Parts: sequence; structure tokens; C-alpha cells
Amino acid sequence: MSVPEKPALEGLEQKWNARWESQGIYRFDRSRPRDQVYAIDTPPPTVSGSLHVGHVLSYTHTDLIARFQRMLGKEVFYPMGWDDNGLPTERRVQNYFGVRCDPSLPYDASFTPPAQPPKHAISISRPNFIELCAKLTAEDEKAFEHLWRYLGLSVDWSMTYATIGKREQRISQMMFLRLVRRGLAYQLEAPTLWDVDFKTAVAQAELEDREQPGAYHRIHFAKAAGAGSIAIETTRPELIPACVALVAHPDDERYKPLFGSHVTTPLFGARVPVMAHALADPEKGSGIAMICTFGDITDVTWWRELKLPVRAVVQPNGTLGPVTWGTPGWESEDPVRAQQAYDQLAGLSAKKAQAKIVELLRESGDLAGDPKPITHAVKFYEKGDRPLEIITSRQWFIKTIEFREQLLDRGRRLQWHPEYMRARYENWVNGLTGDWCISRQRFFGVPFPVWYPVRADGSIDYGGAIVPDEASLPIDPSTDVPPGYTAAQRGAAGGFVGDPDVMDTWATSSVTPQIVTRWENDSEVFAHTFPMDLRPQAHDIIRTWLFSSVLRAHLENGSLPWAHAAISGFVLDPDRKKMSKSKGNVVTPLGLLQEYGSDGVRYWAARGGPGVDTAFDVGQMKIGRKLAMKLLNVSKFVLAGEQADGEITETLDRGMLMSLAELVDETTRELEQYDYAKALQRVESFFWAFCDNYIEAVKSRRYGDHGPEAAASASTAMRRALSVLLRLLAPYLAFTCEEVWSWWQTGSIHRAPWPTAADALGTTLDDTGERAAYGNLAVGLENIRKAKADLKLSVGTEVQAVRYFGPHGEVEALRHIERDLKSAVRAGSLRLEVGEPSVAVTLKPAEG
RNA sequence: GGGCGGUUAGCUCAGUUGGUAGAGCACCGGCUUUACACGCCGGCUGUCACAGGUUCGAGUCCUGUACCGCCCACCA
Repeated sequence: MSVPEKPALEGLEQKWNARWESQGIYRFDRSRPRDQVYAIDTPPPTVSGSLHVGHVLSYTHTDLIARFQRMLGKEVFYPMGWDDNGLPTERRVQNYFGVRCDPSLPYDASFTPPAQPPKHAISISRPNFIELCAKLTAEDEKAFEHLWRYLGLSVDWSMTYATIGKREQRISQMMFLRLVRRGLAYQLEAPTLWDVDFKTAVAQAELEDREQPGAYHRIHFAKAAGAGSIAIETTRPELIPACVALVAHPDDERYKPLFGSHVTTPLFGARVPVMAHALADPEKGSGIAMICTFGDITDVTWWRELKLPVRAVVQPNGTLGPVTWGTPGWESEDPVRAQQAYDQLAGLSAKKAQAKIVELLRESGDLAGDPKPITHAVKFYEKGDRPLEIITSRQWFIKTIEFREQLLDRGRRLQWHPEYMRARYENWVNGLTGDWCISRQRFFGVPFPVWYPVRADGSIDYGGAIVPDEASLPIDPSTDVPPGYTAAQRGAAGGFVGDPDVMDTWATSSVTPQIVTRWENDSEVFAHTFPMDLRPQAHDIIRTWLFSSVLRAHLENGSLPWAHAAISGFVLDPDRKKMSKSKGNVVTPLGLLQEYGSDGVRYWAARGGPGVDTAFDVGQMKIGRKLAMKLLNVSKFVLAGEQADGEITETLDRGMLMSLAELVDETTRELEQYDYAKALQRVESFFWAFCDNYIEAVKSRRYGDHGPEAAASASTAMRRALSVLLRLLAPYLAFTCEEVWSWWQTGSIHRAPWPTAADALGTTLDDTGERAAYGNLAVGLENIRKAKADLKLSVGTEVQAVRYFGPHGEVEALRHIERDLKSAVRAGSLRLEVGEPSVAVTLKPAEG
């Protein structure tokens, strides 16, 4: 045993991380059978971003559970992953190195980026681009790992994965190809939500609404020859050339007579039908809307259901494309005028085209009055800067809609913590409107492992997709050559082309359960870890990550990917807003860990219960640090001096241990239900009472003032209690508890068995009033201390006598521990009597 | 517009099945007490968001309202 003279928290993180690593404390033993394993599907943080205090909150929550399960005897499977896939990384690499990806270029093995990013971006091949992504993310990952270790995550760092790694790509591609083979993934040319800056399709799950200024424009459409006009209102007049019909509600008396007739569009003279559809809202605008291909999702619905033609003007880059009026599809009553008008719009962005067309409509007299400014919600890609357009393109989809009921059922079988989070999942699944678009027109991501034959006329045969053998995965169709072809045939007539797209980041993230459990890769690990036990994650990505993971496991494995989902909240700043970079209120996690100690920060995190948004509060971290400090000091006291082992004969000692046994049961129950916050609160309050009341009460007895047997009872009881309390606190104060454990025990506390009631009690003790005695110690001490405080006496002042009056039960209980109570309050004599509660203190006669 | 969560002391939060409102922080006062001044002891602090209802009794159950947060829908 070696108890330091002056215990300190400083340096514990480095000291214990080094030992945990060298002793492999958190190493996963793959030979353990499934029922002895607890497997966690850790969220891989996006490495090109930076870690913030919100990550610290939720990752700590997971670690609390991991440590608890490990001490329960489970072999915890707890790998860390990095999400280095996707747009954020790509954007960062482009700026950092000054490069641009051109998938048509061949790989250049000798390419090295210039020391300084050049003025004009250098075009490089996709493999070269990906190499740079890997290079940059490797550095980020090092910094992340350092932070996680410092925080004390009990991760098995030998099992780390990266979403863009070879093995991970292989799984992602293999799962995709199996879906293709089963007809569950398909490609389709269809209107898709499109970001004009990233020039890629995006999924429903990646949308967000933003309030934007806009304006209603009231515009006249001419009825048949001289019959007047109809006014519609639109926020997007620039789409008038893309107008294919007008629509009103079938019951709208104002427009009923017009259904089936035609009107002509202003400026362009295109003849479009007036149609009826229930989705048209008589209350909105003038009650009649123009349908464009495509202004919004409702347009898509109308277009599909009313079987309208396509007249697309917005191009993938967000500008209006070239159109020749008077040609098929672009019929006009006055092609020359239409062309004249349109030529002034072509090449402009939607926004500039809008300004221009308003001018033109004003001149032509088709605009009624001035545009009415409004503020309305517009759909954006969550990472984008301009409103989404809807553009027709060829994309890959995974079937979801036909599995709605089964997915809802999976959601019901999943155990949610907290329970009410299930509603968000159901909400989302019930609101799905289409299959999941998984292709993105980007470069850094998992490529679609598919080639297409090029016909003799140079056109591409998308229907005849060429797929590789599973054994050859992962492949990159932009550089790898399909079987039976030569590299020279790439892009040539009669040859092939690779699918240029990559998978959506969620398409890869959704298979983290299969990735980490080594599906189709290591059958032993897979069999011992899948389906997993826990998916920890934040509530904002239930609709994305959680949902898509459930879908993929449902389709591939016919099961849930995990039994439990633990949803953590956000960190709120003092104004109760979600903390975010844009608000400039992000603090660096490493700085916090250094200032308050990892255990202090872990304490703060642990107080935020499952699913609860938690205020950022350094005050709580200070309290956590104080708790850790107290633990060091009280442990030093408990372990100091002679360590006589003996029978626990004293009432107070027995009562304390009985209460402790109860604490163990309650705490265990709460942790089993993932309620680490409540469990902590319980242990913490027991611990402080233990220090301030029990330890104070038995101090003099422990020093031997009442004989060796009574002393041995105290020191045995307090050491047993310390052992139990340390283990109850070990998941929270991972470093401090390990430090204290090392003073007098062998092995890591994090592999020590979780305490049981029997550990506290030793042999089963019958309660003959001991528990009540311990329970009343606090109130007894409090009453006497108050009486002394009223006399302006210090707690340590010796007094001649104390007469204590209280209710029957209280006095009876205190009589059992009279001697300890008397010592604790330093009274020469103590009389306990039933009566009106009061305490009389007699001072010692003044000396001399 | 729909769904979910929240509203308790100045602050951060607990409040189990209805039974006299709690903790910590902050604040005020006291204390060399041989584990700890990163400490100890004591004290002050509440229309439990609001309005109804059920009940002998409501912070807790029911109905409604307001505000905050999140998710979804709407987007002409």
C-alpha cells in the first residue's frame, strides 16, 4: 500500500492513459461468446470539423455505460470510428491544397501538392484527390484520438475504423451490390433535390428550412383570344418559361369553368392547360398556381399526377440554360418574342434572372402592381448556401417506402433511452415521401462499384450495368477496369465508363454496425457482436443515421442493428440556445479538460440525463473536481495508519454498511436502465454524508479511543465502504478512482467486479435498528452542531455536556450510537431524552 | 398546422405509486477540526409558468392557455 502524502489530480490523465494502453485494459477479447459481450456502435465523429463540448457530453455518456457494463463482467466491444467521408472533408482539401478533382483524369502516382495552394486550382484525378483527403484526415484523427484518450473514453483503440477506409468501402460496396442484385437498390431518372453550388443531389433527410425574404408577384396569363386574363401569384417568376400548367382546387368555383381550357404564358406565349388538383389551396395567393418543372416539391407531385411534360430551364449549376423557342417542347405563339425575352435570362442565376424577368414583365404589362415582399421558409441543403433547385437527373435509390410498416415495427422493438425519442423516429418514418436517394455527384466518398457499357453510337447503356465480383471489392470505377475490358476502352464506343458518383455519407454511415462487427470479414467477431447492444447518438440525427441504420440492417440482416438506442441531448449555452460555431460560443474541449480535470468534465456530462439538453456550466465541472479531490482525501484518511481487520461489531458501522448495500442495489438498477445521471446523484449524496457524518462520527473510535475491537470495526467498515464507493464512482471519475484503487488494490478498477450488496455487507446482517441509527446520525449531528453554532462555538470545541431532546424514534435510534455521537460533537456527556426537540449545551468551565 | 420535450430558489437541476417543497452553486455568518481551506459548520432563499377540473389533499393526475427548445409538414 502506498498512499501519497499530498494526493493531487494533476497528471492523472497522462499517468493512467499510459498504463491502460500498455496493459490493454480496454482491449476486446474476441473469443468471448455473444451473451458475455456488450457491443457499442460508436458514432464516428466528422474529422474535418472540430470536436466541441457537445461531443464531450455525449461521448462521456457512452463511456459511462461502457465502463459500467465492463465492471458487470461484460466484455465491452467499444471501437472508435472516424467519419472522414463526404463533403466537409472534400471542401477542406480543396482549400487546403488548392486542388480540384477531375474524375476523368488518370491517376498520377508522382503527384505531390505544391507547398502553397496555387491561385488556380490544379486538376487532379479522383485517386489523387482521395490520397490528399486521407493525408489531411489522418492528422485530424490524431488530434481527436488524443482528446478522447484525455477525456478517458475506454475505447479499444486497436479497432479504430474510418468510413473511407478500404475495408469499410468494401463493406459499403458489397452491401450496395447485394441490394442491387435483390432489386432493393435501383437507378432512376427523376426530379431530385439539387444543390447548385455543390452540384449534387441531396436526400430528404439533409434538408433544412431557412427563413428567406421573397416576394409575391402577381402575374397575368392570357386566356384564349381576347377573353381576358387570369392572375396567379408566384415567388419565382423566373420559372415562367418552365411553366407547364396552371392548377386550382377542383371545388373552386372561381376556376371551375376554366378547367380544360388553355392560357398562354406571359412573354413566352406558351400554351398551357388549366387543371384541377386537390393539393391546390384556394386560400393561397389568388387560389390558382402555376406549375413549373420544377419550382418545389409540390410541383413534382402535380407534374407526376397530372402527367405533365417537362420544360426544364434551371441547370445543375443554378443558371438558366439555353432554350430554342419554337422547337418541340418549347412551342410558342410567338417564338421570336419568346426567344428575345428568354435570351436576356439565359446564363443568369435564378436570383438575377428573377430581377430581369420582373423588369420584362413590368414593361410588357403582365405584372400587376409591385411585388409584395414576404418572408417564407425555403428548403436548403443543410450544408448549402443557396436554395435547393429540383433538377432531373439519374440517381441511385434504396427502396424504403414499401418497408414503412416493417420499419415502424423495428422501431417499436428497439429500446429507446429515453423512451419518448421513439416518437421522433415514427414521425420521420410516417412522413417519408420517397425512396432514399443515395448518389451524390461528388468525389470523396465511396464510389458506386458499377460500370456502364458504351454503345457503338457513343451513348451510355445505363440499363446494362457491369458489376464487379465481390472478391475484387473495393473498386473505384473511375480507375479500375471492368472484367473483359482494357483500360484503353474507357469512354470509347463499344467500351465502358465508370459510374461517376459516390454514395451519400449516410449510405456509408448507415452500415457502421456491419463495419465495426466485421460483417463478411471476420465471422468470429461478427458472431460475437451482432446485433449490437447499443447505439448512442444525438437526437438530431434520428432521421438520418439511426433511421438509415435500421433500414440497412433490416434489408441486409433481417434484424435490428442493436437492442438499445441511447439518445443524448445538446449542450446549451447560458441563453438556452444550442451551442454552435456560428454563434461563436464554442469553447475548446481540451482546455476544459485541462482546467477542470477530465473527471470534473465527466462529472458535468454525467449530470445531464439521457436525452436532456444540458446547460454548459463550468460551475458543475468545478463541483466534479471537488468531488474527485474529496475522494482522494477521504481515501487517504481511510487507508492511513494501522489496517487492523476485524469484526464489524459497532452499530453505526453496521448501519452504514446496510445503507450502502441498499445504495448499491438502487444504483445498479438505475445504471441498468441507462439512467447514469440519477445513479450519480444517489452515490454522490451518500458519499458526502459518508464523509461529513459517518467518518466524523467514527474518527475518535478509529483512533483507538474506545479500544482495539471498536477501532478495527470502524477501519474494516470504512475500507469496505471505500472499496464499494470507489467502484460505484469508477465509471464517472475514471481517473481518480483508478488512482485511489492503485494505492491498495491490484489490477485496474475498471476490470474490477461491479459491487454487490453482499460486498457491502460481508455476511448478511439482520437489521436490529442499525439502519435507523445510521439514518438518524445526520439529523442528530445537525441539531447538536446547530446548537453549538448558535453559541458561536466551533465544531471542534469541547463542551461539558449536551442534553438532547427529540421524538421517540429519533432518540431511540441515536441511543444505539450514543458513544460515536458523543465523540463526534466533543461532548463530555450526552443525554438523549424524548421531548420537545431542543438541544442544550453546557460549556466547560473556564480554566484558571 | 401536427408531434415530442421543457417551464420548481438568483443559477444548474432533483422531486419515485398524489400526503408538510429538495440538493449543489451563489449569497450571508462562523471555524487552524491531527483526510481535505480544491476544506468544515450554520443560515437566508419558492404564488412549483398560468387558468380550470378531479380529490379530504395536486409540483405530481385530467383539460385548456402561454412561453422556450427540437422534429415534421406547409412553401403558388
